[in-house]
Amino acid sequence: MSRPTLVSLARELGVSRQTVSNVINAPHLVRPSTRQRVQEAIERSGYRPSAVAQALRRQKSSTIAMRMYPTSDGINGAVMDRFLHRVVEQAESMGHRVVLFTAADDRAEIGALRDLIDRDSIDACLLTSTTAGDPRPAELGAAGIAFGAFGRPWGEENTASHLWADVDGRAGTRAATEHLIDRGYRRVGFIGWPDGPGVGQDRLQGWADVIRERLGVDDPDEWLVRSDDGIVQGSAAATDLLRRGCDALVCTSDSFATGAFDVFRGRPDLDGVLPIIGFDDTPVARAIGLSSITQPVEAAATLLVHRLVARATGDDGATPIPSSRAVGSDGHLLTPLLQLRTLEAAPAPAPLSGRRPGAEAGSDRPLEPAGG
Amino acid sequence: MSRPTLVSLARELGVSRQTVSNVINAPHLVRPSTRQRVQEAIERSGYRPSAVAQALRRQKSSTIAMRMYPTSDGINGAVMDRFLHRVVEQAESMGHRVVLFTAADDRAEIGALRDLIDRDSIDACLLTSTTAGDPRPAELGAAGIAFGAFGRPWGEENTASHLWADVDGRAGTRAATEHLIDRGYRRVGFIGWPDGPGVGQDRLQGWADVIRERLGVDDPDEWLVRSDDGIVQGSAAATDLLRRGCDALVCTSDSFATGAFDVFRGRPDLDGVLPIIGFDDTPVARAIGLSSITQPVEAAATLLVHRLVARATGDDGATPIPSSRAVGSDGHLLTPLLQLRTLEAAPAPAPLSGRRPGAEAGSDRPLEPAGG
DNA sequence: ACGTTCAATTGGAACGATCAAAACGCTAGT
DNA sequence: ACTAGCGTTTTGATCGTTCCAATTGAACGT
Repeated sequence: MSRPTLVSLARELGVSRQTVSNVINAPHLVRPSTRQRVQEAIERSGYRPSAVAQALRRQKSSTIAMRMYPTSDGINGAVMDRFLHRVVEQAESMGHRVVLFTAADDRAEIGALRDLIDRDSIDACLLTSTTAGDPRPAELGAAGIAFGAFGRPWGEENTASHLWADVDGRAGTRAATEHLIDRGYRRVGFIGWPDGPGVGQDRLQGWADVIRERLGVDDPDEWLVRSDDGIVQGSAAATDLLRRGCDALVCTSDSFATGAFDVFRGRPDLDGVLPIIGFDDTPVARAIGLSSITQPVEAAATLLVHRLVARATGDDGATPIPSSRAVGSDGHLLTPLLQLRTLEAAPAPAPLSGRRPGAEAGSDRPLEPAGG
Repeated sequence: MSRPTLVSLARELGVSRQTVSNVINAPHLVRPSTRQRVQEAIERSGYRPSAVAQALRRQKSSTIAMRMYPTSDGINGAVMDRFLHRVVEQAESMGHRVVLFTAADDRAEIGALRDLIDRDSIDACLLTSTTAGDPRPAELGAAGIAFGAFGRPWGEENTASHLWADVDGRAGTRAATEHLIDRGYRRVGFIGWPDGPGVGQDRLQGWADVIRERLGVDDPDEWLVRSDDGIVQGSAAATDLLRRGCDALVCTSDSFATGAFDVFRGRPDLDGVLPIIGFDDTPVARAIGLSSITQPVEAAATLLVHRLVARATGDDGATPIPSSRAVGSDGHLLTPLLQLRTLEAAPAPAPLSGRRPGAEAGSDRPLEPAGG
């Protein structure tokens, strides 16, 4: 009544264990009649090869490891959640498992990974939240540990040789800003994180580019407020930017956008128009009907896991990649999507001269075109 | 250059592999001098026993499996995130790994678990999001799969024999409601989910209990609004309840509370007082300074994992459980915590006759006592 | 008829650990 | 001196699979 094994099956069928093994791993080596007989026995008995024994013999366990960060902020958390979920799905679809581990810092992470490699024979691991000067890629590379990174090698996009995928935040804010300008807004402000390299800078740049190119603004600082992340901070920043004459906002985060959203809603003089676009398409944004820039994290997960596993197994099938731009030797920049909610429902933009271009749009339901 | 093994180490030291093994697993069997010599070699070489080989030999892999749900809503997601994180931590601290898997439904989950047991020799698994009439406990029990559930066996709390832990939502809303009443509020409303057994009913009950006992309200429906979850819905419900004369609110979810928070904030006539208490202490709640009821999910994770692993390894050490109430044969109801934010800063409640008892409190900073 | 070739199948060894039992050297009891 | 007992160490078998080399048997050409 215990679990069938290769040997028990083989004995029962009067063949050798290797024949049973071959039916599974190299069917072409087995005579069709035998193959079928074995095949049936396998199905009837519900035999499944022991992944553990396979791992011992093959010296790899079809497992991918990933570090789990404490859910410091729920917003980043939601994104990582989506990522992780897709990683597990993709890995499963390729016959791999995902194990989690925690680590206090990057050094500890590398140590933990060494351990997982040595003890559990994991095949590869995924890095997330890469930073400028991140020590992990180099160390893992030196240690011969296969890995993929969700997050670009900041500052070394073109020279780094490891597998990575990241979201093109700059393209995201660029699209958002252009969208607003296309609708007639002429004073698009930006709420960003404190100065520093990385994600924040990347996202700000997209906005700054467009502001400069399309609106001819020389000094973007005029419509820029930087602050630590947070809803309350977003409200304050929005108030400030309104005072400076901004008529629309792009935000580095949904937290900011949520705070800004509040401010706009509280001001009847704006006719309920909410030209705000956040970042990350958080559940909160979805809930309150805020437009936001969605990171294609699922695409990133699919890409990374597929490549990692394919590389590990030698399966050289084509990676099912969505639209992405190649960078460096094995980098991929994925284009985010503009998730329009309140905004999309608004009618066509007013003429360029319009003072408050979106004034005709009130709710999140399509209205009859505002007759002139 | 390659990884040291028991044999390679033994050969190098001129002892048998079993001696090395004993130094690790049963040091008392080894002569001190030998033990030390081996010990040093182990440390010097950085030897770590292969978990894979151990798993094969011992027929268990020191691994716990857990299903990952799609992040349908980010709120529940945040809670599950916290839970998962602690599960991983606790498992690690006991030398166990956590593997994730996905499943379309409960049947698929059981199948996936069977597979993990057979192929990966996992020791146990964790169930979450249990429902009334959940088929999983019975099936897993019948299949002889060790498991613990985060979530009570609804309707069978006293008869179910499996290990479970859940949060006493009723106690949470009770505490919240009492807190508000203690501060002088006399018309405490409730925003709940649509009628139905389970979490929603449990949380509502705590409020209803107190309303009846302390305020002598016969028909709680008077101050109760039910709705699908959501921020917008929360606003609508709050508006409704304000109209009905409520002066404080307890909510089934932080989404509701967030929506209600908006309404209160928008009404200057309330003097900026925000007697609202949400549920789950979501990042959003933290961000906007909303009081909320915190589920001790970390405690639940610790308890479940500890018990599971201890049971599996025979380690009968005491489980480090925080305050919990025993239910049935192996159930645990954990008491949630009232996370006071805006409210806690308010001064002592006004006398019972006070119309708007919290009127003296404006911001989240302590104020000088409002002189009568 | 006989070596060659090839398809099909088989048995031995290995992966790296643990369990169980045997063997070893020593001391102590009779 | 012989053995029983004990502490220490070793050997053999096993977990379930895959790799590798060897074996079998039939078909083939010469």
